[in-house]
Amino acid sequence: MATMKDVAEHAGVSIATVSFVVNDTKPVSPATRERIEASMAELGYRRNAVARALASRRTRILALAYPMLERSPGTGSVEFFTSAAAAAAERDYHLVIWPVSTDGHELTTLAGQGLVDGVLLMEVRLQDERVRLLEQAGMPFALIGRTEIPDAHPHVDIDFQATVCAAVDHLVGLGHTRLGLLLHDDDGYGPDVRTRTAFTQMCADRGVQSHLVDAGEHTDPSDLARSVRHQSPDSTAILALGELAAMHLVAGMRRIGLAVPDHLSVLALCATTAGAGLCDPELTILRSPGPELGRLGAEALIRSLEGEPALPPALVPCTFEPGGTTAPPP
Amino acid sequence: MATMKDVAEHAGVSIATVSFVVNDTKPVSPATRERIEASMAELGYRRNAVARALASRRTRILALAYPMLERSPGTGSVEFFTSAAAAAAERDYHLVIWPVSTDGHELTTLAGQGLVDGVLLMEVRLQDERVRLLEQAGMPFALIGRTEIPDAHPHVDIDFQATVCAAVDHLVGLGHTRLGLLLHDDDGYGPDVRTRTAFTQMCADRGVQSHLVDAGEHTDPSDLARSVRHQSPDSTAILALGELAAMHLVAGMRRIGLAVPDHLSVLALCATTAGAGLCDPELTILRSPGPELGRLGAEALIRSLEGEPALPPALVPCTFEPGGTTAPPP
DNA sequence: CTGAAAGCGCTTACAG
DNA sequence: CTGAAAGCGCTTACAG
Repeated sequence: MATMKDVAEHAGVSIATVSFVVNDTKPVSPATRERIEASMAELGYRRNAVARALASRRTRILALAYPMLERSPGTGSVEFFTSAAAAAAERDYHLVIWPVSTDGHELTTLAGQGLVDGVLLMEVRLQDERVRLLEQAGMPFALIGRTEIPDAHPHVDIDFQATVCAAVDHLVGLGHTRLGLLLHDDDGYGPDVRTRTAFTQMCADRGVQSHLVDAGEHTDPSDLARSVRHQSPDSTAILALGELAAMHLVAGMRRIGLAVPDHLSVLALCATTAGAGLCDPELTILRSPGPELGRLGAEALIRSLEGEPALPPALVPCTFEPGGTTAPPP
Repeated sequence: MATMKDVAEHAGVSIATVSFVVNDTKPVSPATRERIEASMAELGYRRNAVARALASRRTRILALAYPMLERSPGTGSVEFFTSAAAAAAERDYHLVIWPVSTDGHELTTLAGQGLVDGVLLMEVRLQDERVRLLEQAGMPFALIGRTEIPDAHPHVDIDFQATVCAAVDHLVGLGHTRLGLLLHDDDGYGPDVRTRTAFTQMCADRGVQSHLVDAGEHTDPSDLARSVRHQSPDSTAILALGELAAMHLVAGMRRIGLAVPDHLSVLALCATTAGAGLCDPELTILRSPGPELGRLGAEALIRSLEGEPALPPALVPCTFEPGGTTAPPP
């Protein structure tokens, strides 16, 4: 592998000058630049990212810390990964995905090694141990999601308020007056908490009845469906967070002999088009803004690394996509 | 951040000796080892992975090249990621996931930068451009999957022969004598080709009728179901590759007024338990050996990097898991 | 616009 | 068992 020294010798210049043209960091006369570029091409020079990182004290690598064991990445996460990686590449950064566990013990190990310049943290909880660890390690980071104290850190998140608003308005528009929200009983998970708050408030605003339904730990769809009917027999429509919960409910309803949307409308918040299509009938969803979040998250992190003025924290709403699981109430 | 030099001074030894205890690479007397360890603890020393990589010419980072844009990682891939990462960690390697496009143009850029010691390639095609690029770049790699010439590279793969065998035997055991295999018409994708070959052969062996069914480009489940019935009206059971195709078929059958498994049995090859549970009724599957493949793939790559004798290429079969989508023929 | 040189924080023969 | 020193391939003040 040709090094910068090889190129410098071949072109008859110093390695400093080669560095200047490789990184475009200082003006170089057209003539010598051309000579250097020719030498690089001839020798097949590729810059060594490790040496560069050591000398510049920046790796230009961003880590996306993904809690692999908990929630498995659906198609939504993939859109997110892809767009975050693309946004990073535009700024000459690499994005790698780190499979980490939720307690963040790998985070400290990895943060200490100097392998990455910054971390993008997903699936943030209201009180997140990993945030504390990263702060303590002095590692720059940005959040996809928010902690209890949103403005303490650069972040982007789904606009749950607007998302729930669109969902409730759709159902109210169909004539529903008694809505249920199906959630896991998890006080620490931001999306759950924010959806719940927005739901209760929106229903009050619109003058419709709201009911919180606990999804429990049902692995069998029928059990889930029965539990939902039992907890909230009056609701004519149920909102669920994510396509999985919604699909389980739809499957369970059918198994206990009730049809969706004839007996009950079901709507999935923060879902994906691909996921919706797997359901039968196709789910009515509010689509997650994965691509926007990925791009904005990467951008927020890079700006803080580059010392550029921070963007205001972005809240992006989900987009309504009609499907076959919502209809007027029976 | 404390450096090795700081530790050496603090402990009153040379940095070489510190390096020996950090890496456990040469014998050090208990007394000085203790002194050094105490200094490291007191100064909060963390080794700098970048400097180590430059000096040793090894980053101890493995990249899992995942073609993000094509197939989105399902729960099967997650198991795979997790176990590959764990296997790498046991050998003191890091595993990062690189989102790459299928043509592999990022691969060359990244391989040239010296950021990783080796690459784990997923979703390998029979003729894979990326394999050629990695060879050309002199980058060590292992394949999850196989090319046309399997033994040219270290690899692990699903044992499609054994998997199809188990599937066919299950269906034949239920009394089916006319089986269909639902596939996309993709000549280059290894799993498709190998499944097809194994299927045709197995059916001949067992003396049952086999039929290849083209999945086409149907986005609507009903269209897919109609197409399947039209292409192979006699088949009483259909094998599909992956849970998605199977779920679409099951949903489509219901929409056109035919029940699974009453009118048609459906079985998903290379699927996951989690995916199977989303279907209604729950899919009968042959579960992908994700964890084993991840572990074996990482191990194969590391062995080749360490110059250890290679393991024989491993073929791991899927595991049968009964569900509600297969039953005796009508 | 260009170069000489120090330095990034380690590893690794080599010598003792 | 331990140390002095070269070197990994770059970047970056500094000087000209």
